[in-house]
Amino acid sequence: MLDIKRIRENPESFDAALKRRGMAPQSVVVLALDARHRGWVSALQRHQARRNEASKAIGAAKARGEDAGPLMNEVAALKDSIREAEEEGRALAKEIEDLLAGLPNAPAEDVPDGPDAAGNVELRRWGSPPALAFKPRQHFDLGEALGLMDFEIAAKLSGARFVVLKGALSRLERALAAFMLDLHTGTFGYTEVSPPYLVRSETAFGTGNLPKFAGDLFRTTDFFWLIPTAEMPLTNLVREQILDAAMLPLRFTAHTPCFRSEAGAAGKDTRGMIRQHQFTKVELVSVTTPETSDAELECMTGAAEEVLRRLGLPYRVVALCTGDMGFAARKTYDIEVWLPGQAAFREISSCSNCGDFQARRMAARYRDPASKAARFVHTLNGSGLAVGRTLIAVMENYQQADGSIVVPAALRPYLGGLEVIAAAR
RNA sequence: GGAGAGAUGGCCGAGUGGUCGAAGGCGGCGGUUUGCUAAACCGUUAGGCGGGGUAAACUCGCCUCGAGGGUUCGAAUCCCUCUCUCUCCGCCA
Repeated sequence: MLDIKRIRENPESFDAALKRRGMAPQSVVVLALDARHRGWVSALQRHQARRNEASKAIGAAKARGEDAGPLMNEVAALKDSIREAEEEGRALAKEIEDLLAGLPNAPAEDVPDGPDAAGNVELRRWGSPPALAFKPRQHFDLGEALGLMDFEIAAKLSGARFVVLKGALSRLERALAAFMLDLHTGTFGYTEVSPPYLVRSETAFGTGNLPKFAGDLFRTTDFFWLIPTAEMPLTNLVREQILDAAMLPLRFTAHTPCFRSEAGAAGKDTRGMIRQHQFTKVELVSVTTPETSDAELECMTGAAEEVLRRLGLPYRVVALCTGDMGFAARKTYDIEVWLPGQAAFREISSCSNCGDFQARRMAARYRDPASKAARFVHTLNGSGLAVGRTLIAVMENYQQADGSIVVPAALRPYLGGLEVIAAAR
């Protein structure tokens, strides 16, 4: 949610930010509504001040046993004006709120401009694709050949975009998650959290998924939302609070299932595990002061990268351009892992600084020791990493000519020392 | 599923029609005392919106005691609806 005060003070930069997102200017509309709203509010306050004053006088007069009749009539007459100003003011406030709730965060200044993913800027690469003396296969071919990845039975159970893993692949998935959690909690100062997977609308609003992106989410019959990412519960851990500045930064990590309806992704990545209705992810969330959030984003991205380094998976880091960034983000780095089977880099993590955009929606603040004022915190989130996609990356990068998969050294302790995943017999 | 209780400031917790944005405590902040720390004592301390003022200090008005509506000249306090939380019983991983 953007700050109406800042829009009022600087409508040009508000419109400029929208333009960078490829959207039409809105300041004229917003400010017109705002002016009408403030007109009603000030009228309301005038009437209320008079009512309060007169009511006190009535109390005083009655206490002295005097006649308060004329004053009482005057206050009674004010009621209609008060009611009208309240109704008009509230209607306009809601209109403004609804409008602002649907507008995306303003991009940070150093975010490259661009219409879509083509405008993203590669920042760095790590590692090099494995030298394979054979034509690399895609993960679904490998998995099915191993007899450990079954899309057909998954379709019978649940339909398209689901998978059943078995045996060593299932264990590999669990190992990856445990490895990631251990790294983030042990090395990077994150606190492991086991959050709810069903949340209320207010929670989904807080992170910016509602009201605009309800179509991407699954919902239960009694109106819980299934989390599309642990960002949702983890970020909302600080909602409606005034935090002690000394507690910051707060760093949370969680391994959770994620549920996405992928409503707008018909026809994309229809084969395999790349795009599923359900997958698991180890999420990173930081809550910081405004002064430290930029540095925190670098730190968080570094933590996600470290997972890939330790697994020996080649990747690149990309700065998303204005046209490719998510709704709540002011700056985002995507980490893309190399998939030999596709001969392409594919997104495996997305790390974003949301500034105070989510904090405003959640009413999450901290007490600034210098000014003693309650200020909105900054929130960041990143995948550290998407477990399903990491599993794919391990399979494709560590595949051998016979279709078996070498287990990266870092994971072997989590797999009881297993070195190679071979066909189940 | 059945029965009951409750929602007040950063936290705990008083407050059943007027001077209550709200006692008291905790916590925080400032100070006194102290060789230092602790303790004690004194003072201070809600958020939001809008106006004045130099973006500061300061100051004025309005709103907010879960949300919405009602009664009343006047509501934290009375009435209605909703939401949420908790306790007990039942069932259950």
